[in-house]
Amino acid sequence: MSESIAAPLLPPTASVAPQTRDGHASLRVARGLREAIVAGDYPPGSRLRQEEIAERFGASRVPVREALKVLEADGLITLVANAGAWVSQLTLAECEEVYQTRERVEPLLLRLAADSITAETLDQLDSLAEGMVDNDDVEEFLRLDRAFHLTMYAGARTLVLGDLVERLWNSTQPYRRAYTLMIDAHSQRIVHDEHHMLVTALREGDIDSAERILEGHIRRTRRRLAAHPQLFADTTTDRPTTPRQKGPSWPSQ
Amino acid sequence: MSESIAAPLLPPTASVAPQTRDGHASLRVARGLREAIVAGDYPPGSRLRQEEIAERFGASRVPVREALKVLEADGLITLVANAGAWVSQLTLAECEEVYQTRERVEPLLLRLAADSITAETLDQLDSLAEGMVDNDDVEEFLRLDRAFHLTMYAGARTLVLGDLVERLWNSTQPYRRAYTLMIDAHSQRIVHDEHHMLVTALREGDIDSAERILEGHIRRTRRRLAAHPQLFADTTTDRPTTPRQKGPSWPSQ
DNA sequence: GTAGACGGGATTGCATCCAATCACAAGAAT
DNA sequence: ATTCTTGTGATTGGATGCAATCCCGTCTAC
Repeated sequence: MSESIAAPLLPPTASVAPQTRDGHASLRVARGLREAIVAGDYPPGSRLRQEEIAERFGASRVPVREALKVLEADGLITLVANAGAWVSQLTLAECEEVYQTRERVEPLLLRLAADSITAETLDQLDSLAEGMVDNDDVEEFLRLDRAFHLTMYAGARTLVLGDLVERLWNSTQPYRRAYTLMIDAHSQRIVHDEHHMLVTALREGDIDSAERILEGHIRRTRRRLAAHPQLFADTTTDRPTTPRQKGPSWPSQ
Repeated sequence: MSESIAAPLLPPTASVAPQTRDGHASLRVARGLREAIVAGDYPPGSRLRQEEIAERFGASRVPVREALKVLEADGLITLVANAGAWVSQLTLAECEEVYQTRERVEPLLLRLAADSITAETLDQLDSLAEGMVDNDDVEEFLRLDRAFHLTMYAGARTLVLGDLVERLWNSTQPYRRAYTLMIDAHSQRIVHDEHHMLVTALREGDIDSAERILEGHIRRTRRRLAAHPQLFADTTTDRPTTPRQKGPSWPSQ
């Protein structure tokens, strides 16, 4: 998570190489496992076994456990003592909470980044937005959407806010993916218009407008998600195991 | 961090007991070390040695290292590979970033908690605020201030927002402490008035007002902190070591 | 007196091993 | 059929040990 937010367009990622003992095994595991979860390799509810992860990244279980602690703090996974680790499942209410938080903090991050947004950045944002029009490849759509937002924020020199926003994006990625699969052309067009309005406001240097447009953009996305409650974990279902199992008792939070 | 935000008034804390292998050693270490740092036992810039911490909490270095990873995600400490762990030092700009983030998210948390604020809670808030008047015990003042805010939010059933706010409070606690040492009666009175206005707005059920008052309260505190730049780490100083040492090269972020 | 180089001892990163604990499948009871 | 019980094998939590690495006191040069 401490890698720069400035590189939203990640390479195909073969950070799976163990080989040299570089003193960064747990960082490598955390980064690779985070990417795998965000990419959908491990869907919400799936169990993560330390031994399997250790083998996948060529490390022992000790750095894997450290990585799991980090991913738990990210909100990506849920650890239960003496039981195991599961990819976090969000209820609709929890997902809305994350989006409400995004509505508040992303405009601030945009403001902090505004000074560093150049004409080149704005052109780049335009082309990212254009690439999302009539795009029926879900993964590509998601990648462009994420790149659009993170590119706007890339110039902000922040200590915690950039990482926070990236964590909020990561933890809701599976639900954005599921929703994108069923998105209609009309909604897609609205997203595009909002992105374009955002770039226009930034081009005019109207930060206050940009903040409000971004806030509304996130809020409307939240509302559309809320219209599809079937995408989310049932509040009555035991957690954190996968829905098809009875599962262990979930520690009363 | 996953303990309930509802208990801001922590007991003197003797969670230092090892004894039984309960499968929660790393949680115990993380909690205890967090409290120690927030309490000021380890001031910003001080180095944390794994062996010493392990001995203090009666554990081996493995759970200590897991706890350090968690505290790094909290923003409380800074880890450098193959070098060690240091209590985070904030520059003024970084502290202002945290406060700006608080200005955005705490009003939201208050809104989410509003429904659960009872008349009893309001009376409790009043007495906490009253206890801060003419209080010249710095630690007691800090404790009451923290308790006031966290008590307001205690009823919110959140997944991430409550923990986020607590992290933001924790990471800036040393600077609040340093500032409180030099606070004048006038500023103290302003804080008290703002707290009282907040309770009044909540009593009237005017959440929008309460949000704005809270936002302004945090912003004014940020401005007062910014008037005392000498409390913060110098941007030119090498980090993360203590100011009095030359220190290792700080990894270019 | 200040800045830089150096080497030894302290400290970290990680793999391996063992005990404690729980997940989970099969069977019993209602 | 559904819920509860039970045993075991798989899995986790943690301690120890060793190699790699860096912190830091000391020495040297200017």
